[in-house]
Amino acid sequence: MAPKSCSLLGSDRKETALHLKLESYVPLSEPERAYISQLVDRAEVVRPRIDIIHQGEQFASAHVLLSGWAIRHKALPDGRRQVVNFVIPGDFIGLYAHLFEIADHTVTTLTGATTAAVEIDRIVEIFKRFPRLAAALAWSSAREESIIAERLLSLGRRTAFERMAHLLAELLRRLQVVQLAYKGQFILPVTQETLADALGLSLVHVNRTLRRLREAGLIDIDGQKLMVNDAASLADAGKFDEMYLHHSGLSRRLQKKLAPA
Amino acid sequence: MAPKSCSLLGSDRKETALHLKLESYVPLSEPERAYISQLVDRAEVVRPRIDIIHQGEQFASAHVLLSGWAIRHKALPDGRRQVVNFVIPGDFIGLYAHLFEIADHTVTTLTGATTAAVEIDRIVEIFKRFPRLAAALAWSSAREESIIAERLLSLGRRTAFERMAHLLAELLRRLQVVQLAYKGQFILPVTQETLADALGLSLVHVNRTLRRLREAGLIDIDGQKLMVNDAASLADAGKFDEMYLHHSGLSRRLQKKLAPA
DNA sequence: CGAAAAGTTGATCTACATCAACGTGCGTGG
DNA sequence: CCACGCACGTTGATGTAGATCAACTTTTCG
Repeated sequence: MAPKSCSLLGSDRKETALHLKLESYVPLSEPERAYISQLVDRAEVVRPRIDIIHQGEQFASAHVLLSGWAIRHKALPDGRRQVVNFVIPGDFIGLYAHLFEIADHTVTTLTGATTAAVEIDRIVEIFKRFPRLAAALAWSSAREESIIAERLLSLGRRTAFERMAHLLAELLRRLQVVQLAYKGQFILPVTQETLADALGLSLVHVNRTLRRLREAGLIDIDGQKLMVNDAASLADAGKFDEMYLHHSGLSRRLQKKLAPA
Repeated sequence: MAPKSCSLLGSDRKETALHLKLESYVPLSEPERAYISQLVDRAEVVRPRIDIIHQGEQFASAHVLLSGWAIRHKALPDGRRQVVNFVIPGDFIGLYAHLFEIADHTVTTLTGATTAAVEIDRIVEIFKRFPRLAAALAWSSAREESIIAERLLSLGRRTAFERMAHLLAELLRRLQVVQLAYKGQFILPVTQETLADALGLSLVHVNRTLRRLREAGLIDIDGQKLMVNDAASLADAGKFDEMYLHHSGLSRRLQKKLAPA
């Protein structure tokens, strides 16, 4: 991988989280990289605790999260809440939901963030002009579903301890791909209440479970900084098998069909 | 089932579950209907308890379920199991997973079933030639995700009673769309153990929860026949709001772009 | 017709929820 | 600059939804 200048938009290789993430699936050609760069060109700044998409309402357009964290969550009429997934840089917001008249979930920023709107015409264009990129987009959606399905397994069949370990192992792995984790260390800008809503637990029990993980020597916490002492042990404790994240690359079936242009 | 011959494109309307399901989203033109009919032409018979896709293995091709029931499930190494979703006629199997080298879940038939293989070239062809059908396919995948996300809310935040009521209300609604429920009555070819694995409960508690639903007069059970006495009350008990099933049709954004050919 | 699968029910246990109280850091407004 | 409020974290005491264990009945099916 010799970084060259990228004609279309001048200057040198842009390594946004989206590039990094998609490249964990397919290697991108220069034109593909350039198209992604351009897609992501106009960033909007979003403050913390802002709803980007709101459950039950129509919404304007899909986004890519360029920096910061958000959560995708659903609420019951009486206020009980479930965090469906964490949205980290490189992830899409409401790409799918574009197909629906109204959103069935809310996406809220946890931190200050930057996003780029992705109009539907861009998506259509990608499917027409960049089949391999289209596959990467579809992969991204499919992976989102895989993550949710795995979370379902957590809530249904893992203990609180396992759930927490699994979630942290997953986040570590996802953050590594977009270079937001170093040596098992990352910033987790998530309150224990939000963790509770993600894991289907009570706030109090989340606190105790985190303590148990600390006491077991699996993690250390310093404010929002989380240190995973031994990724393998943590994965073990959470029965985490990263297979479902599908970082292993495009299936062979498709490789033939999508040989680089 | 009394389907008649389908001259490749001519003759009379075939009403397979897939047609019915996709039409709950977009009305289909004749060429679109015909293409779907042809897609689904060569049916394979599958016996009960057969794995169509197996977790951790490669698999040959995607399928549409034409008749019968299946489950999509994941297992932990120690055997704990989570049913991610029920697969009913008109649903796709492994459409997405095509993008991955290996499957992260298993799909197993519950009953005798018929399926039709869908080669990837067909999908590509649809995206090229039938944009509205392509949108319907994408919708179908997006809806699958919505269903799983809603199930996540169930496991995380609904009580056992609510979960069961919600699941039954959902199944009723989905079966109605493909005309497999009449007046709140449908066949539920699912053991209590499988229900337990779908709802994250124990077998015993599922049994008791079903009893409570019966005692509350919400349902009646006779073998595999399930009768919902009052869909509204059941929905209420399960905090079921069918919005997430997105039967309400294509979003306006897309309607403009995909005006019938 | 016999055996296995599926369903039912009671007794007991426990993982996690709920309730309650207190500590701690920090942003803001007086 | 302090203090007050508030969001967030921590910990103990107690309650409970649902798990587990065990036994039995009914249905299904080879």
